[in-house]
Amino acid sequence: MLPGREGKEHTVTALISDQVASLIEDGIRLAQEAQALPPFPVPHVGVERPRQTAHGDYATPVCLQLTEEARMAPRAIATRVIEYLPTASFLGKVDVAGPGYINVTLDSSWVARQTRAILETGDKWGHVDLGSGDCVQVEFVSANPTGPITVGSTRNAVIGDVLASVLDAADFVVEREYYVNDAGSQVRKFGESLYARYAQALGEEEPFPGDGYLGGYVVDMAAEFARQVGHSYLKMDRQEAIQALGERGIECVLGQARADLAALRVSFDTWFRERSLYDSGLFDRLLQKLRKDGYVTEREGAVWFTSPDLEEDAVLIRSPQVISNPEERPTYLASDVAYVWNKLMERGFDRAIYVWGADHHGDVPRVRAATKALGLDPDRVEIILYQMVNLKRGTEDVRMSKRAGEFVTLREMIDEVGPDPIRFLLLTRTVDATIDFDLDLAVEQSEKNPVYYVQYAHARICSILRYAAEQGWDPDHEGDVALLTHESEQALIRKMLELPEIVAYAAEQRAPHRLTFYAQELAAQFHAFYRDCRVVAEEDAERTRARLMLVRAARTTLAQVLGLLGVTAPERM
RNA sequence: GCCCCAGUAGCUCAACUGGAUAGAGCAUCGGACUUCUAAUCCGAGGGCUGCAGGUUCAAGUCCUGCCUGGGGUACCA
Repeated sequence: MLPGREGKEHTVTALISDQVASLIEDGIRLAQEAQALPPFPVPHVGVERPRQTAHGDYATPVCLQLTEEARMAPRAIATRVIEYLPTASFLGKVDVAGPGYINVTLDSSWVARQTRAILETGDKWGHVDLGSGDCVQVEFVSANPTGPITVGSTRNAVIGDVLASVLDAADFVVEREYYVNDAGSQVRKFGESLYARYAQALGEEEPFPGDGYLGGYVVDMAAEFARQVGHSYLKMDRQEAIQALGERGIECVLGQARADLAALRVSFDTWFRERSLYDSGLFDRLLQKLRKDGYVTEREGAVWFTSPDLEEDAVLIRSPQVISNPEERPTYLASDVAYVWNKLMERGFDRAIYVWGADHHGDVPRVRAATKALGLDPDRVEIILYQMVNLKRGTEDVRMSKRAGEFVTLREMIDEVGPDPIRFLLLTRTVDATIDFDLDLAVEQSEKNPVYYVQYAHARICSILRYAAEQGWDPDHEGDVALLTHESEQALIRKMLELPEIVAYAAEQRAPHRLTFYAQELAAQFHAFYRDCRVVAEEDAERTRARLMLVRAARTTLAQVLGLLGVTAPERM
């Protein structure tokens, strides 16, 4: 069942960037009412964060776009807008700059006060009201249940998990789902491979299938089964034994996957069985519906899906070979048709997000066309394609082939590297870029490894707070945040104030990698503060208390980002 | 052949979806620890954003065509 929407707490305020934008829209409107500007429709005001600090905290080029409608020079428009700009507590300096930008600087005493606001918001800090409680399912990993989770799926796991966390922080109701492909022919091959290894383990002459799974894990698993049940599968009907062993193997693989993913700090709300789409009769019902609506053609005994949205030929949905063998199932598009209906109609998600490796990109138009053919809005289906991971040791490639059984598993990576570097490093690229993951670098605790840079900042914060407590300061004592006027204090708070916008952007653009970049910037800003500002100072109790508040707020912010990333925030390093 | 992704500093990558002088880290060179963690900080050099056109006030970003690398090309998912 879907989690209730009403359970979601709304504890967040509007983004500052949105407030700035709406103030400027008001300014344009008021200037028009006072006839300082000619009438024209008030445009959408895009607010950006300037690259250079000299340009303030926010800027908008909106006046550059208005020259034609206003028949005025951009700088002149900007001057009028500023003249009629309403005031707001956070507003500091507002001025015209460059060719006609409006630059906005936050009021520094307001900025200082946000330190307290951040502390009061606590573990809700950074959360934004974007999803309005819409229900979204993120389906990810969904690796074939025929072998251990490998590196490619690891990137999938990290992207899906962090995206889900970010969406949750952005006020969506999120469900994490793992789709178990237990209905395809790969599963049968897996059963055949297990059967052969099982028989071999019991000393029988049993040929290994030509296209079977060669990995050593199949041998180990089969040997384990042989230990558990002896000869019982050999006494069964061969086909039944293959199927039973396949199912037993899947359970075994899934148990391992669950454990390995848990070690990566990834867990799922639902493990959905592909087979259930057929067992429930859903697929057959939908096939009838598609046929009735004219999306199905048949030739040479095969069933094809066809749609005007598909530029290519029709897509095979069920083949004659499949029909002649009841153990086989229709093609994967068939499953996709039933699955998307299950998600959007039977379970009622507002949106279904799929996280797929880029090698599946060819399926995107088909799934969208099928969604549309079912009468569903294809925009409710979103497919995130991520590029491949090249595993390296130093400069050397680690070559892999799953079928040949040569690969580095998630478990091996976790044992060697640990979940923190895996999660962080796999999120230091956009999903569109291939990643070289260097196992040697990942374990290296040096300045080349950004995960430790960020964690070190957190440990340093904790160290300061420990030291303060040792010196007799009450770490929870209130201070006068108005004293936080130093350039580095201000810069740190302003960086902390970016968090909600980063979360909003990462959620909206499905860009979880933004968080790792932000985490590094935040850590850098803290280190700069540490360099410039002594926190614990006997001779200046007021300032010490104010700075301790700032340090606590920085810890909150850093811990929030690391929490979203699923990376630990160590107290010591 | 066709489809998708990428091409930005020596290297690995960002760039808030069309805005100001394209930014970080690493590497290189030069500095900073009797001081709350030097896994840190400061400074310097480093660019025709693959090439050629186009769109407009404005292009790394959009359009067209090439070049290079990776992936896919449908009964494995």
